[in-house]
Amino acid sequence: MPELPEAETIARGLREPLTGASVDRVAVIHADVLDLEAEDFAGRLRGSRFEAIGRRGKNLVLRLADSRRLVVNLGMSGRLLMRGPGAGGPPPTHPAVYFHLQGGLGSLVYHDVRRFGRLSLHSAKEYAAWSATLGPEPLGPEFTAVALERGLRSSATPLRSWLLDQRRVAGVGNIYANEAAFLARIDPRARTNSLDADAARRLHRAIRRVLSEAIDARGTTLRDYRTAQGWEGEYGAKLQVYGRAGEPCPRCAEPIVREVLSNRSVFFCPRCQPAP
DNA sequence: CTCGGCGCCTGCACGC
DNA sequence: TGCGTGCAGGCGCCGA
Ligand SMILES: [Zn+2]
Repeated sequence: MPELPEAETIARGLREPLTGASVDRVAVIHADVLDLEAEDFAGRLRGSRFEAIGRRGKNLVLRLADSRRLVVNLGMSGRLLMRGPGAGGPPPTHPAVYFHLQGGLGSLVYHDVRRFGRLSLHSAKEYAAWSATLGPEPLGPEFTAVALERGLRSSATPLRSWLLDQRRVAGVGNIYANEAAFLARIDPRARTNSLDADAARRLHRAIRRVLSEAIDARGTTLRDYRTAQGWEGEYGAKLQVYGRAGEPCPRCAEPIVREVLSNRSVFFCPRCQPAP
């Protein structure tokens, strides 16, 4: 799923209905998405108030009033859905955890068909230590073209693999890694230490641009992703290469190529993104 | 330490 | 219609 733009969209959608709400009761349907035993997890959250909603990379971060954090990694198919008090419509098909809220505010549902997602409860200290293992926020001030160039030079891995490494930059996944490489006109298979300063500058701009525009479109729904209100994202229509094997390149009309790199699809235009 | 391969789990699209 | 295959946003573990 869910990469940075999807996590950001979900955080924005949860802020209004969830901030200040307290947990009345937690119902665990699938304990395999938790880092604790179901009863322990439920007990630790009972009565807790959600004080702030944010994200780190592609992870949702729900800060509790006692400064603990509930960190949600959505895996491939995770959703965080707000269900209003008189929630109409059909019940969710694959709920994994319900957080029923006090005061008739409805519930927050963690929904996950494949259950690759994980919910972790961190103390303030544990959260800081975990956050420190992640790279800079690509839309934040620490992520500069110079820092990116330095990072690229320090590794011999293919660019697409480098971008998926959350310790390098936090929040880029396979869709936006492929899109950013296309916008920057770099072969996603190129070893990062072969890229020059100009390529690093183009990549820096491309990453920021594609993530910002995807946030504006409320993310990309391939199949499972939904906003906190259950809506689909609109960025899929704007994808240039991801999922478009065989279609003409939007720049030069050459057919887009799909290859497999580290067991995952990579999409590129062989003319606009020539092999190094 | 770095890197790539693989399993985790379910549903869907496609070809025969 | 039914069945087999391939594919999907991520990530942690393992061995080279
Ligand atoms: Zn092209």
